[in-house]
Amino acid sequence: MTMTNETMAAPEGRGEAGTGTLGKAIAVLEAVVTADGPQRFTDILARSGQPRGTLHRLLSHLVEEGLLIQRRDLSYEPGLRLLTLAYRSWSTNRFRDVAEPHLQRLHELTGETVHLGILRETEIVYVDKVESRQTVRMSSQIGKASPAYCTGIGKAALSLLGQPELEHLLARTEFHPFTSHTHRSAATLLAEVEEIRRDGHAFDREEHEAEIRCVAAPIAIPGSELAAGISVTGPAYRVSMEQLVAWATPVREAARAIAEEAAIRLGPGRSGP
Amino acid sequence: MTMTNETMAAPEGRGEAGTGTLGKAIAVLEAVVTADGPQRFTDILARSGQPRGTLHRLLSHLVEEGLLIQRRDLSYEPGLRLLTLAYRSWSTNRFRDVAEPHLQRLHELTGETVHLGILRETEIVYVDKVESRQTVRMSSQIGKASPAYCTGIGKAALSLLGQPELEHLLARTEFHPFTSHTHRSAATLLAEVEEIRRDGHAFDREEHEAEIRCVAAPIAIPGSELAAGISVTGPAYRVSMEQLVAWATPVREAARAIAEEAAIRLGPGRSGP
DNA sequence: ATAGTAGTTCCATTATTCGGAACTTGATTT
DNA sequence: AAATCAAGTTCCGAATAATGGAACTACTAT
Repeated sequence: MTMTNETMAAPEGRGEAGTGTLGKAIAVLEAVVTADGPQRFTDILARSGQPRGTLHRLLSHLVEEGLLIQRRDLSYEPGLRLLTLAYRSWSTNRFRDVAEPHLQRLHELTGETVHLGILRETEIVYVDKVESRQTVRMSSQIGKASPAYCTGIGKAALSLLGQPELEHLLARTEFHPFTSHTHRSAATLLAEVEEIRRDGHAFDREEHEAEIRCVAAPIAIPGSELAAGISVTGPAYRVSMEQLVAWATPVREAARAIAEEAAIRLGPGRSGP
Repeated sequence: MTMTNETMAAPEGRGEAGTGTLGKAIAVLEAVVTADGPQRFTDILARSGQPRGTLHRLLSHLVEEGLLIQRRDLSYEPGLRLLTLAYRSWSTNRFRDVAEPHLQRLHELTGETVHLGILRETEIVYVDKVESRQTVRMSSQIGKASPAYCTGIGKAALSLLGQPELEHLLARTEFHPFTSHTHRSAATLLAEVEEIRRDGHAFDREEHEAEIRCVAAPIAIPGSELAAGISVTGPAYRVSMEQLVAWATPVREAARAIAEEAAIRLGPGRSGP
């Protein structure tokens, strides 16, 4: 259903163009990075909808920049440059740095996994994590993007937006029914956001993954326009809704503490209010 | 010493141009991402050496693409798009996937930290890691780049290159004296690479960081031109050189096993040999 | 008021990109 | 062995987007 479109060879293979030349290049990069394995020229041609000549040039530029690697069988894979750039940007992120000890503390209190996430478009991106046990994949999850409308941090972050912004964003959201508890439309979600605004915290009642629950609280990142949030997540068999309700207060307090500390350490750009 | 250059406003502020338009954009992106904190327009102007008009357009394109974020005080920070792209490229990396259980096994055998790294230009990039204990920063290190000439994996990977390639690469390497054991020039390193080729393993004798040692073995990634390696690392007070020598065999064997399994699972692009 | 600094916009020029079509290269079929 | 097909690469005139010096605006400090 993602690309069963036919006949019309309109420039719609997938990724929406973007800002001129750079936009095209990044769209092609994303097409390769998003795919499962190495992609041959023809695969990318189909996924990106670019004309042959253009695509060929874009790919060779991306390879020259180290953003892609070309294998011996001519197929393309993500290059290492991306990983290095991301590492640098992650390790110098001051907001994450401010939040870290608070996440740690929440983890010690609850014994469950704690996340820090930031809203980007209709998704929330996980930026840090303190795990309950060394779960199989280390470091996994960081950089992962999940839909905002069905995750605790996502809904908490949405509650920070102004109503017009929020509605515009939900209009662009596709409501995929992950579980039987997942919101089916903007209507019910909008009602819940009202509650979240009032309570100062949000729950994920197995909306994204069955058997997984969380409590989250929003954080407005000082100095940016960004909406973020933190959450405590656990498996349903171990963490009851009552337990989550009890944890809501410490989660809210941690969020407030992070916002406060961030306001001081990275807050007012140069001038005051 | 990084930018005390004067008078001549030559296009040399820092990052070397790159491939046309995309190259410039990525160079600017890197300038921001590499910096410590948020960068104001003027800071980037100095670091990138681009003309004002050009830089301004480049930056706004990068912001539109989500690769940079502009704060309220107008300064620029790395955006979240980079993290998401890197996460996708990391989590679908088949070579890492093949190597992972072998790293785990090496960790169980030695009790020390195990790394997987890939050579990129004159640096090795850490792609996976199994830690001895939950060291402060989680997931840290992944995506980090260290000089090849003074790290175990780096030197192991170098030993896979042909002599002309190796020499060309070392010509571009700057030999920074991190510790008293760090190679000071290509000459001594070339001699050591000979040994590494013969032995099949490399040591880091506190060459990058004082009090840190490791044994490493090289892996040629099948299907790519890439040179990689794995290592076991530990603090000098706990891990003697004798201990490292004893671990050399299992490390070499793990490397061989990874190479073999990789050759089957991601090896011959489409045709045979 | 005045000078200075930081960021933004303008626009004629120029260099890049664009993309259809022709051209290799290598495998598969008749 | 010739013919067909598929995949990737190269070409080049036309179109477009990038270029960058200079003028402009908004603040701040003097």
